[in-house]
Amino acid sequence: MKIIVNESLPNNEECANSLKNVLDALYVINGKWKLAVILCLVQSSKRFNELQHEITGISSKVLAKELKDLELNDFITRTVYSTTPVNIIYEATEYSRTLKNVIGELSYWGEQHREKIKQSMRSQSRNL
Amino acid sequence: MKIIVNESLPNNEECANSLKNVLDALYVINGKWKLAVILCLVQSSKRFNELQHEITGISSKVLAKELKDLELNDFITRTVYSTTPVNIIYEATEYSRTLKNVIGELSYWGEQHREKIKQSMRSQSRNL
DNA sequence: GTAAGCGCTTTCCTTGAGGTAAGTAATGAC
DNA sequence: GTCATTACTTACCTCAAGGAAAGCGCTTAC
Repeated sequence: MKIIVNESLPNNEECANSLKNVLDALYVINGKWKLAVILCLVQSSKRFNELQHEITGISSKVLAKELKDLELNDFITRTVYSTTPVNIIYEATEYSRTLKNVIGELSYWGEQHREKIKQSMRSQSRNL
Repeated sequence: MKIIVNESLPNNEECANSLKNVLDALYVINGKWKLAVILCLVQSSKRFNELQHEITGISSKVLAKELKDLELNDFITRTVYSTTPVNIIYEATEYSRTLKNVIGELSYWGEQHREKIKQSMRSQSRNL
């Protein structure tokens, strides 16, 4: 008979591995703009200036850097159409859609958390 | 008859809200050490020095700051036992366990992503 | 008395993310 | 010729996260 102790408490090694995975994931999607760019391109493919207009506040330098980075990580593709003038289209890849669950969970938790913060601010102001 | 267009493509507003939630969530759990501290305390309650020994590389200054921050955000509690010498125990709260799904998804995706990166590095070296 | 342990704080420094603004090569419009 | 547009690049700056190392108040051990 196997006795399961601490079912919900992973051991040290599992935990360290999990942490490593989580930090890897965070490293990739981190930064002020990465997810904004991805979400924007998941909605529809766009050109550089279209992105810059839709993502308010991003500078061309930062956008260019983010796009390079996202292309390297296979989240988006950059296609040059040799029309005149040349047309450059950025598209979200299928791979970027694997983030769906991650984004879903983060969004859900973030919403709950904001509600909680609001609640605790309300109860604090009652105590003033 | 309702025609569902772009079932998997949220509209702009939904998308912006979702992004806001995600960024809120990321803001809270971000940084090099926060999740390490939480995971460490979820395994078992610990004292300051125990934490510093288990989380290799963290400095006392940073650990103190993270602990304060996590306490403010209700992820951990700090309890002072007035024994001699005084005993200070940090514990993970129930609320910190609401991160379970988030951490789970991030860990799962991070692992998949690392596998993918390894694969693509292997196929690159074959092409050299 | 001095050393060591605990739970931090303080000071100083480095690094990197990101912001601002200007520039640039290619093209087309007027 | 000059101006605008597109898709960037370059140079410079700021600011916050985090690292290194020392100190501090307290207590027990030798």
